[in-house]
Amino acid sequence: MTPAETRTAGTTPAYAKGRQRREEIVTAAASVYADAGYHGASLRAIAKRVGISHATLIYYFPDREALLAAVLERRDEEDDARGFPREPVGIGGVRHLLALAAHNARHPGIVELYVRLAAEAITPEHPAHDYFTRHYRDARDYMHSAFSAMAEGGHLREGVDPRTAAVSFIALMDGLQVQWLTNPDAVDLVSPLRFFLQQVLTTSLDQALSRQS
Amino acid sequence: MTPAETRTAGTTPAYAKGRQRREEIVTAAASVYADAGYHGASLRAIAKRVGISHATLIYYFPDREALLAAVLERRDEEDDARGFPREPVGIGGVRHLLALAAHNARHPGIVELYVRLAAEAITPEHPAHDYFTRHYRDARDYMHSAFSAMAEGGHLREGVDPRTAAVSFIALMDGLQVQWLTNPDAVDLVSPLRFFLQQVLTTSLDQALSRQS
DNA sequence: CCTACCGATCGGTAGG
DNA sequence: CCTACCGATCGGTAGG
Repeated sequence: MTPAETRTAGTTPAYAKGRQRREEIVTAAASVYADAGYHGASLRAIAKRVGISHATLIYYFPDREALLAAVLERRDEEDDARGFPREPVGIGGVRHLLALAAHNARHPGIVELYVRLAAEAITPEHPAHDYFTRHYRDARDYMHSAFSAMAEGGHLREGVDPRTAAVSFIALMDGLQVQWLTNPDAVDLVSPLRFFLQQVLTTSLDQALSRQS
Repeated sequence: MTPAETRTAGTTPAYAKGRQRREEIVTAAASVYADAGYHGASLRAIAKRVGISHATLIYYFPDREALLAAVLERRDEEDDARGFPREPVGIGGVRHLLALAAHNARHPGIVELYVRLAAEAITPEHPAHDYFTRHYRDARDYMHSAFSAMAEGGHLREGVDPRTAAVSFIALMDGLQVQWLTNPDAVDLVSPLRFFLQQVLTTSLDQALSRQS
């Protein structure tokens, strides 16, 4: 099997060095997007961070949008590796999103990338618009299934609609991130989530979290 | 009193025509910011919307930042006119923010301006950073005082901390706006707020809202 | 209120 | 992987 045979229509670099270069570029792009947004990030600024010319960057990614797509693709892979959209069910989904919030609190750069791109991508014309439409739908569905399972187990207070609780929980996470990034000392990323869950549960949150399933 | 005497250090135009022109420019700027963000909005694009050259726009506002400041100033005036940070106390504050959310649902352009600028202004270097730091602090304080008064009146469930409830309520409003703008049909801007309040209150929300003060 | 211009920067291409 | 360049666009200024 020659290296040339492993190439898939020119999208995947055949050699390890090239693949590594691509990874370096994606890392640099993510951090520049976090600081300046997608529209505010120039190919030259990203290339400089890697130590190459912007023309070389374009050799690896045909245009700006392809680079953005690669950054979003990696984010999905990382979320998958963290076990995000894999058959949640029940309190496990809640436990997972609380862990994610705690993880985010130690990685402001990732949160900043996410918040800035989401705000830019409101416009349907933005190249990441479909990505965020899908992302929010998946996040709502994930929490919906978690709250539904909890409702069936009798752990949800009377009158709590799983769908509304799911939308609210995701919105709460996102809104906290903006306030926290703007003024990190004034807001905590996790405790309001625990507060919200406690209001919605019939039992103590800590008790619920320590149960299996 | 001659027109020249009414001028205050060159900041306020002396003649009605100039004042009107400034208002036209601020309106156009707000709508371009909503579509493209502050960084993505060019003076030429704003000027074109007004029907003047970009050089003429610069005659009215010395530079880009001065125009942004004027847009934010008007937003504050409009919020003041809607009675935002004026001595809230109690359920009245809640009623007011629910009305604001309903108002926002009919004016997506204003919401988009707010969400886009807030995300850009996360960076301390952004010219609107201090504005949003203040805005969030004021919003939290407003709801804190509302929830505190409700707690004193015995209308809050046991274990509900007014400060945490305030942060959460503001975050919930902001997070809903992003989801709603990205996909208007999938999310409602008001009902999750009512849901949140219902979880936190000892009595029915509708009952509480119909009481005075 | 305009045209005409400035120096800088952008994404992308040519050619090697 | 580079230099050198392209056409376009940016904020701001000059001069009227």
